[in-house]
Amino acid sequence: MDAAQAPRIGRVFALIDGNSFYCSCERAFAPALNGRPVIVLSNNDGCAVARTPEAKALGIAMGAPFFKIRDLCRKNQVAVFSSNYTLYGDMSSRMNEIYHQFAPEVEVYSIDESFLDITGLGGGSYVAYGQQLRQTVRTWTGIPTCVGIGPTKTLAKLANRTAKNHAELNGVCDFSDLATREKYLPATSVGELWGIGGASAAKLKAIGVETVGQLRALDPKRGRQLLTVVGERTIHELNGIACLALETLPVGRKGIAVTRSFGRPVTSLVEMQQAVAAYATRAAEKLRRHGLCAVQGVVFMHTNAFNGDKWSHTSKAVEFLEPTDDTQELVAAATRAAATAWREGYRYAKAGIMLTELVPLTMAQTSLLATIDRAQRDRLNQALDAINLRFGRHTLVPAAAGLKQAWSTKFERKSPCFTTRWKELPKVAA
DNA sequence: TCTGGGGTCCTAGGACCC
DNA sequence: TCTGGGGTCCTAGGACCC
Repeated sequence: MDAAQAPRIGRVFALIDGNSFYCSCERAFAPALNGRPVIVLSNNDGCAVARTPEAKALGIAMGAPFFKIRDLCRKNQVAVFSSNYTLYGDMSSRMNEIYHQFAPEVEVYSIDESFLDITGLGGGSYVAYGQQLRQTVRTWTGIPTCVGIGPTKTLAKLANRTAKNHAELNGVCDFSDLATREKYLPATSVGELWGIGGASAAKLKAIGVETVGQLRALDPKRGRQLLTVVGERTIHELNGIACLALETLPVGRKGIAVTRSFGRPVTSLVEMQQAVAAYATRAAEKLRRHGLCAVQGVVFMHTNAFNGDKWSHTSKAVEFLEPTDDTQELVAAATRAAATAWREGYRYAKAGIMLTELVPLTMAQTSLLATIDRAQRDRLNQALDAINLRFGRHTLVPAAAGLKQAWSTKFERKSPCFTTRWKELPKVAA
């Protein structure tokens, strides 16, 4: 481990996250939904990916396919939304702005979770500080949160989970406090731990380790044998030895993927090429936003794995003579690859492009054989990005992506972009 | 006939996360 | 009829090199 990355000792971390985050974003602009069950669906309105406690109480599982719970939702007046990532992303950045007022260092871990270094803050009571943070977020954004506190990130994460599961904690749990830790931690089941999924929990159970208290007492070397270095680190972190540092700098992306299910089966190559062109367009935007170029990737397509359709999964690699972030070049390569991977006579349900080898723009080597005028392409792409930023993502699109896009992913229950589009600002009557 | 040892790189697959 | 998308990290094993 690098000295620069080595965790500093004696830190206190807080993990704050939004409760049923996507649902809470929807409720923030529809207060009538408070107290009512709400769920948010995945892309293509496929399955439930966020549920309020009222929805969980109805038995709606994480990942439940919507068509299987549609009747249940109707009977119980569940408010059902398509994903509105523009809204959730904007709410997320508002929350992180608040976190920066409460802590000098913030790691944005996911769209709804951030780690804060709160060492020495709060004037002696971390619980009070956590409550103050929650109240501020609630007042300024409308999003309810929970806060977990601990001397390692694993303990902070577990404290956060504990705060969610025990109403008497009122949303804040501090595992830097030994009494609190010993009250809640030992009996917690290992499956609740960050980094312990179903497979690892089964391996632990096989050697008689089912609770966090038991895992904590396991020899770290044994943990490594069983669960690789991840298991070893978890044991150390449970014992208060920090192995994971706060990661406040953006890390270099290793890959960029744009993959989507279709709103209805695609059975013609023309439509498949349109879809892949649209995904390549989006991938090029992502590359430019991160200052990266692609060297190679893969285009894939497959049929529905669930419904008994004839199965086909094909892919075709794409390679570039020199690293590129150019929309036209990516679209051309992707549509060519799609034609190669295409098999006639199948009902395709999904396709995508994955760029697997990336280099920073500044390190991109140019080829002597290249025939493209880079400077001209760069100006064109900059203009494209500027126009789409100002007037909305799909204002200017490559013709290859098609204009009708009858295959496009379903979002039939999407709420407005309340905070990011002038036309969709919420209206208030007084 | 006897046939070493140590290193790197790459890839596929598993597991996990939100 | 209808079942998401986008990531990361780790390990084992093979290819290859000297």
